[in-house]
Amino acid sequence: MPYDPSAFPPFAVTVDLVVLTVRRHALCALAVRRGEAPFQGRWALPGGFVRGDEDLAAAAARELAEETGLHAHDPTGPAVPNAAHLEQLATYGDPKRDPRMRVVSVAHLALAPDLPAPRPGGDAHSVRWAPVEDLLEQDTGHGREGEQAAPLAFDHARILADGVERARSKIEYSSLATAFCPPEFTVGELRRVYEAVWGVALDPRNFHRKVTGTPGFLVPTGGTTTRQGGRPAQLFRAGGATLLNPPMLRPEA
Amino acid sequence: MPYDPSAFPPFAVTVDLVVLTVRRHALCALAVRRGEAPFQGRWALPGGFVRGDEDLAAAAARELAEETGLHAHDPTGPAVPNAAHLEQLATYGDPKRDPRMRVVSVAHLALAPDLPAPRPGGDAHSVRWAPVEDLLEQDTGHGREGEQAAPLAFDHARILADGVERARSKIEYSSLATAFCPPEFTVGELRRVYEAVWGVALDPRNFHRKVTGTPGFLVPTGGTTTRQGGRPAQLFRAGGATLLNPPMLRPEA
DNA sequence: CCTGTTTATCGTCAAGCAGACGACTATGAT
DNA sequence: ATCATAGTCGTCTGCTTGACGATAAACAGG
Repeated sequence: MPYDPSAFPPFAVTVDLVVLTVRRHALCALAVRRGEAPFQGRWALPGGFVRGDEDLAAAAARELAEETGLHAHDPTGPAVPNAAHLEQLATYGDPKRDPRMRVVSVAHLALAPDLPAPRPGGDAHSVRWAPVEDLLEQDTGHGREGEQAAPLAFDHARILADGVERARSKIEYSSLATAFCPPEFTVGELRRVYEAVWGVALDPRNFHRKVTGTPGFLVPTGGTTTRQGGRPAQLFRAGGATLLNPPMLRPEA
Repeated sequence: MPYDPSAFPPFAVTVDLVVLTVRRHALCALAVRRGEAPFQGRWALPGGFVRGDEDLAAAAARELAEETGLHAHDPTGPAVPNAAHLEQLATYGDPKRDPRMRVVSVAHLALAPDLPAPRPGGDAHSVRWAPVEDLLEQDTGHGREGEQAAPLAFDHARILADGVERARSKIEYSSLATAFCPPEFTVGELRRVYEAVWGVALDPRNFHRKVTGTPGFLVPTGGTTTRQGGRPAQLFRAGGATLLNPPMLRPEA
């Protein structure tokens, strides 16, 4: 193929973000309301154009910071308090996905601990955390009354679904579930993360045995807390291990 | 963020292909020799520009067909004899990855059975199957004498490494290893695929128990073959199951 | 024909892990 | 004091795996 970089169709390249967190026992995603056409007034995933001299990961980290104030967790940089996990998800390039022109979007997945408030970014448009269940339950007819039923703009429902599926499978074999937790957390809080992301109930005793028995997954900090009620629970930090072997098993039912 | 699609930096979007197969007990990738600058004369992954009205997956399938004659396996279409598995791998967009201009490449991963000959496509440039070990062993000083030691063009070594890692992990929990096999194959041939991709030796008896005991993985065709020498082996086709649960375990050593 | 070699296939056994679930502990609420 | 809640430790059973012995069915060479 004659490789002539000056003769190519014009593309716009954007990053879109699937930012997930666990709030009140539910897996939630960040959604922004669109101010302009197309899809004006509809909810969409946060995102924006990649700048001319910017790496894809840098663009995603910039958008994440603009929308949430969160910093991407960078293994080479210093540890920051409000660090979120950020990784590339997939790229969406259907010629008709944006009615205005050819836009290729490199979607990224971010996992963040529950934040005090979904702080709007520098722009004044409205931003909210919405349960992914609500954002994805469209045109199925069994939505709860009063719920907003308008589907997400563009192909963002598909992107969100892919991101959620990535998160669901990735916490099986990695320690990424800790990215949903504050710096110090209890075994029970971690279990509730798994339960919210997978949408299942887990046995507290087997879960405790599993996570405390996996070397490098959790390191005790020595402290305890009673913020969940009941008997005080040990506090842990995320250990250095990133891969869980053997993995956490998701109940099949 | 004011979303103005008419004001965006110009990008070129390409697809690059990591096409893997197993030849003579080694995991091999398709490489093409570059005819023009930059990196003239160096080996690179096959790829090309995405056309203006073309989906990313369609562009990848087109490039695959041009380079190898293979058709992408499409679940919705009819079964074709020489069908390869094709999936999106990741997107690479470092501003300096192509010295000429800003190029974002959506890499795809293809898994193909061993082909009779690495048929050059419509273009006359040279194409070959090369062991990934040779393509990736650069500047480490311990390459075998006489081996081509020039690293792959652009960031293709990184893309190839990512593709190989994807393939290595994906055959753990999916039935994708059958994509490396002809339509009918024996348990031993499938085992040699795992051994080549993982670079380990597997116990034939435990492997046989595992794959024949996983429902939906393999279906016997009734025939037998002695093409591997020794006692005749049963022939199988790939079953409908795509996910292996529990997964194949890769020896840790 | 007999024997060794190669590959396939079946079986056995012990260790490890997961699911089910009983029991006990330490807090706050009534 | 009693109850409710959540955390933590154990036990038992069944399944899966890894190690490995044994047998089967082909071919090659004497």
